[in-house]
Amino acid sequence: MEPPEPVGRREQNKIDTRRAIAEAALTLARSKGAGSFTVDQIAARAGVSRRTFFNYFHSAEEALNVSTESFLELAISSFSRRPAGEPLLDAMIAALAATAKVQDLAVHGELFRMAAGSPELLRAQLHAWERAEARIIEAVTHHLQGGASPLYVSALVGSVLSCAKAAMHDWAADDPDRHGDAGAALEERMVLALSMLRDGFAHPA
Amino acid sequence: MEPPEPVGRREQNKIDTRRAIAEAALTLARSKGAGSFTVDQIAARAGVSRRTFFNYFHSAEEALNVSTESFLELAISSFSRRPAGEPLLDAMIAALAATAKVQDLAVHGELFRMAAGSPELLRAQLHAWERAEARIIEAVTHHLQGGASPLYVSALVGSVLSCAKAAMHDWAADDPDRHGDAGAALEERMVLALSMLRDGFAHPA
DNA sequence: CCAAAAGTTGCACGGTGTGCAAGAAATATT
DNA sequence: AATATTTCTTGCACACCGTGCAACTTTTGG
Repeated sequence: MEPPEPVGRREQNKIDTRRAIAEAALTLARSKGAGSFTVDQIAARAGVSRRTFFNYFHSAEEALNVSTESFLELAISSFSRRPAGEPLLDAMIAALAATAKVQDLAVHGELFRMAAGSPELLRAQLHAWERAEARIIEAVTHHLQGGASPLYVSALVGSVLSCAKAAMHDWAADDPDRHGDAGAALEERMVLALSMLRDGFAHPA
Repeated sequence: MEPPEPVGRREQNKIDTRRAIAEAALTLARSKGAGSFTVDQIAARAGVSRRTFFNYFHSAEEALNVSTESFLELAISSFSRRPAGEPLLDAMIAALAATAKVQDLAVHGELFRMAAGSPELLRAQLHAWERAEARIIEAVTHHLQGGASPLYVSALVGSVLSCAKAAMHDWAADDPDRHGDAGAALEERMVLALSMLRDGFAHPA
């Protein structure tokens, strides 16, 4: 089940450095606030030169968004593993719900809340979602094999992601220190929002 | 019908400079490409000091997005003027369709296409949409007077805007030099996308 | 053990964004 | 009309950003 996966020292070092930088960025964001620290500080805390930081990320905000990025990454790969015949919306709902369970969600809530006070961070997050959207559109287009117009696909995918975003927003707005299972709470909201979408937002329940 | 609206020289000058800067930015973007010019160049072309530029905009990209911003501005005010009883989706469809007619659309298509090649510009655009979304959510919440959950409202508004964005995207992707009425072409797509949303994306027509 | 490949680092350089204080222009006051 | 006041512009200084480049160190593979 687990092939050796011969990860050389090269690769491992890169992974470690990347982690270290991301972690340093997050720590700093927690202690000093979202936009209130410099790349040099991140680099220093990660035990790496300023120049090396820029070999890994284009900006401080990008380093903060590693979590977001990996969440979306997971959602995409989860979606692409759905059976072929399944209705689109069902597949997407299932994929997002599954992803919500797996991830370490506390960080996402934090980031969402931080973004409210930091335009740069917000922009970076929006960008991450946008890139994910593009990839999903591509996946869906491929999945449907020309059976739908580009407009249909991009409107659909955009709407689904908007619902997911709304769910996370709503979820993150609740008490930061969560009672019980955060995954369940988020998943519930995702399913709820996507059900609303499915019936065309007919009733404002 | 047209009250004098005594606009002092102060205000008028500010409006003019703002226009001049935005125009200069757009001209430069057209000739040199989206991310390939500096603030100093914009300022020079607008006949203004570098420092003054930053009194009006936070970045070159923000100056480019004046059009986008005003489009959304118009859509919002158009929406807020809809009759109170009207179903939400109808009101939004009407507002967006009306806005699509009025605006000078060529520029929007241009900007959409430019954003594809300039991460910074794209981020700025996404940010503009996001701010508009927040305002619309507020307006809708107010409009419904507590009759709907926050999740419902933000999922709905997000989805509607995603459809509008998808419509513009699809529209902008067509021949840059448009045959006939651009407004009609865009409006048609908006209505189409929003109809798909209304029936829950049931058929991938 | 050595040579090629890949990664890190310092340096330099042009660009960004903002606080500040001095000056110029528009507006208000007498 | 002359002056006082508010508002906007501008230059300057400064810290920070992002990247090309060349030297250096580590990993890898023969």
